[in-house]
Amino acid sequence: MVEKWGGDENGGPDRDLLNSPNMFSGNFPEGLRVLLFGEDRQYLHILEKHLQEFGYVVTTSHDEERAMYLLRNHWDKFDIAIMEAHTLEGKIFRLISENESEIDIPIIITSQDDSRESVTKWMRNGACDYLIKPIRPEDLRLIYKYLIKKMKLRSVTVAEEAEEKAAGEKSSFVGDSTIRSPNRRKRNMLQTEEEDPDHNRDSATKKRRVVWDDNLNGKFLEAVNYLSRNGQSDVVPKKILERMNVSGLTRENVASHLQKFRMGLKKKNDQNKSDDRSLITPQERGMSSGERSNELYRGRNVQFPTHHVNNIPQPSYFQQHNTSLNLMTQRVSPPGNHYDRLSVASSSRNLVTTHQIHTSHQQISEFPCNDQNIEERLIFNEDEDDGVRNLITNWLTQNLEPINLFPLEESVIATTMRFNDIQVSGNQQQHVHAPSMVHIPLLPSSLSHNPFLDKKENIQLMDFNGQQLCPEQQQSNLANENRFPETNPRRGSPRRDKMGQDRDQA
DNA sequence: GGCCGAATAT
DNA sequence: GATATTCGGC
Repeated sequence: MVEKWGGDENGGPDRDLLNSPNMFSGNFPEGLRVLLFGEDRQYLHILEKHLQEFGYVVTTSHDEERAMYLLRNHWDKFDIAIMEAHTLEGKIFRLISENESEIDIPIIITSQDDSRESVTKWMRNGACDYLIKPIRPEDLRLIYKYLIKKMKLRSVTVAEEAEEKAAGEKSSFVGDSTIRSPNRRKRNMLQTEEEDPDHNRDSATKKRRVVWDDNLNGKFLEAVNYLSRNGQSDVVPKKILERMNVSGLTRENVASHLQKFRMGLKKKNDQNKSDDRSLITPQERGMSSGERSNELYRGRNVQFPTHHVNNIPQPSYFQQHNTSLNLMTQRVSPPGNHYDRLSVASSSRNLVTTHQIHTSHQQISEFPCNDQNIEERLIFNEDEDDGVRNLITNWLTQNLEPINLFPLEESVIATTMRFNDIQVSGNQQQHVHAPSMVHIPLLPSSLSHNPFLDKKENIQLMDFNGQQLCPEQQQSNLANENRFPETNPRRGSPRRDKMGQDRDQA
């Protein structure tokens, strides 16, 4: 079949490939049978003339009923139809876009309406082309291209089927599968597009593309996280899908995303294995500029520093100012990073506590840096933000002694942290312990991030001399910590140094 | 026949 | 690079 069409120069296309056995003479496209409908007789006549000049056999109708009848019941007597959209709008639209429609000839829509909406509507619903009036004769002459396209597709299909038949039905024909697969895929695609007017063309056939935004990904991660605890065999698309409980999402969507997720884990794991140097160096530890933090972020083993927003006022402050902790939300690092959401730290004279809220991890971890080690985890969804705020508010209310505020310039510190990953691979799951948490000195505070900046005059500032981390403590931090989130009494302690000092160290 | 995961296509 | 689809295998 392919050969016939391929060797078309002399013989023309195989008519069997079309539904019009007696159609062509040797000099295609002469003799092309065109069904032409339009309201304006005069204009219709012009079009008819042009078509005839090209050797086409034209059946013209300015009668709506008749045109519809011909198209519906005798479409196979034509090779192509040119229909004016205006009057037939509803009827023809329904006819060619309806699912049961069997009309298997290219249909060109003509219209004066050049709006994108109109063009799109028709092209998506069965029209093979959309010609805006006035129509150029050249465009009329070239209508046969749709026939060629159609035949070409057919021949591919037929040839391929023949090929498959010849190859036999053995599904174990491994060597061939990689080759056949794309072809088959192509065929399916083409069939849907070109041979199947019912199939609403691509839009209705194709699945809506799922965008894994932070919210959706968060749910995904939460589900994975949750299922991980129940045993590795549960971390499968179906279970994840159930846990996510997102309407419209399919198992396939999840499977695909899970695949990506695992690849990401693998990549990360490989990097960790191959490159342990990426723990920041002591020199780097001394650095604190914004640029440096970017550098750290690029480093393989180091997360982007978390900004700790201090200066959280006493609960009464919130009441007084009729505000709440949502003011403290801020994006602190590039999207997609583990720490891409919210980090809140609160401080008091003898207690430094860091709340870290990672929506992408779907958890809140609290790391009170007092003598007790407290770990608290909560599962939440992004849209339950109020719940999070309440939680923190409550926590602050209940647990903190009155908070002393630091000078705003020192309100942000940074600490690199890493989570213990769960590596999922096949049915295996193993915990990968993260390297030590490393304390990074002061990171410049972006004051614009500080919600209390404009309320500065209301805040009682005080210096915090005597609270600085001493070198030994930092050392012991590094030496002792090998898992997260063990806490250390001084971790996250606010720095009293002027920022300039830290920068100078670097 | 449902589901999984890897490979491959879009 | 992200997501969809296919496909062999369980």
